[in-house]
Amino acid sequence: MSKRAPSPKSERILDAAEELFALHGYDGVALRQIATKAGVAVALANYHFGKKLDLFNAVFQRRAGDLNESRLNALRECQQRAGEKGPSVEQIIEAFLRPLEIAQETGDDGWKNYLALIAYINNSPYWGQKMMSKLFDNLGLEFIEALRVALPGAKDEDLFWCYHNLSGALTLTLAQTGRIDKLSGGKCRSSDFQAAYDHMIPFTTAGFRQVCGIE
Amino acid sequence: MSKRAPSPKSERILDAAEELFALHGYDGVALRQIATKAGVAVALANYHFGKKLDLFNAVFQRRAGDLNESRLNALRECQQRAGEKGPSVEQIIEAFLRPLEIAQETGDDGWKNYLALIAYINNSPYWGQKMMSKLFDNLGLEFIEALRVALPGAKDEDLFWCYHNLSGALTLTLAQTGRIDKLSGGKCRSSDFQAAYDHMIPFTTAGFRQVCGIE
DNA sequence: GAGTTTATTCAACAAGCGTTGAATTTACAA
DNA sequence: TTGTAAATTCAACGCTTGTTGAATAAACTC
Repeated sequence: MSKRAPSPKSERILDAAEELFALHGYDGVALRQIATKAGVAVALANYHFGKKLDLFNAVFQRRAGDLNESRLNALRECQQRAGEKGPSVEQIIEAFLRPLEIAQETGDDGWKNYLALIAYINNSPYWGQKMMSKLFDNLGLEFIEALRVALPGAKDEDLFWCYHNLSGALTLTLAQTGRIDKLSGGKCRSSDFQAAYDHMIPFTTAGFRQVCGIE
Repeated sequence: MSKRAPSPKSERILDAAEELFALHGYDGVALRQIATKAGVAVALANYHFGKKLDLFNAVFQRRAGDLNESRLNALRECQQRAGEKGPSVEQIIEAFLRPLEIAQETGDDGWKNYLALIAYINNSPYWGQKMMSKLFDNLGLEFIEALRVALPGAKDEDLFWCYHNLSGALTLTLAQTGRIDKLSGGKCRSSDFQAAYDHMIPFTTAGFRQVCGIE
């Protein structure tokens, strides 16, 4: 019954799985690859996490709470700062995106790999509904509510489609495909999250204002 | 040496592969599933297309030419219509997106599945660079050049990041994940490409103008 | 209609897969 | 230090995978 610190090896398994799942997807990774990368025996993944699908879920869950919390906190803080008029569109989107820069700030690749995995799941017709909705829809709806306040008179349909566009731009950024590096001839880098958000925030803010703003 | 009409069965294999690859990704689909869905023997896929990876490429290539051509034609036409001043940002983005509505107009699911597959590839760190760049970077650069004319004085870096945001919004739309259906409580439908583009065009146009416009 | 090429199926292979139970090592308690 | 439970490895299982060569069917040529 004694609470023992979890073995570091189980964390190494999660790290390896996170990286490989993000790169090749669920079916593109064998448990043996994960075990090899983590430096453990194959059976250990089963011992700690159960079936392969359970391991996939464990990787997904590990950082989900922290991520949701930090984004929600950012929203609450900017709402508090804004007072009774409520924050502007730009401030809301800033709160939506900036917490994701932890992936850059922390330095290690753990968060980067995790966010790439989120992008993989979010863009997948198979996993998208199944996994993302339960955990991220509440967050999305809260932000949409805040945006509705900032854009009085906006139609529901317009708000959702704008959120969809924001979500898509974000997803491709998180996926870290490196395509923009080649396309731009090195002028832009997929790994530069800060530059991505510095452009994404005014871009999407203008989009919301155009589509949902009252003339 | 006689040119013979390709067997309809090889087309059925491509159709089945297209649908399954789009839904589960390359590694998530077994050749036996494809063969079963196409109603043929397993070995027939190898006979017609070679290895599994060759089949994947064949699916990718089948419609790529038509897709590129129709989008490039749309750009040329709108440039011709606009005269020497060149088309507006909105007209360029319209030419970039509207040809994709063929997926809706043609009615059958072939194009829809193909575009979902494009979304899967484009969002994948593994496949993205490998497959998309060779075939779609030229198209992207042509549109960016047109946008540069419509946005005089815009910085290269800004243009590429805006294109990235447009590309992300488009990718998530093509992926057809169904998340917006649930999130919006049925007010929006992933399958409604026309509604998606009706919102995406003004949204991204405003984004380009905001980020790349001269004040 | 015999002969030849193309299309398709059948049967089987070697390799890799996820998973499991037993054996072994490690960590902790008394 | 002995005993016990957790952590880890080992060895193996049944199954599925992509791929292939031989066998059969269909289509076409002359």
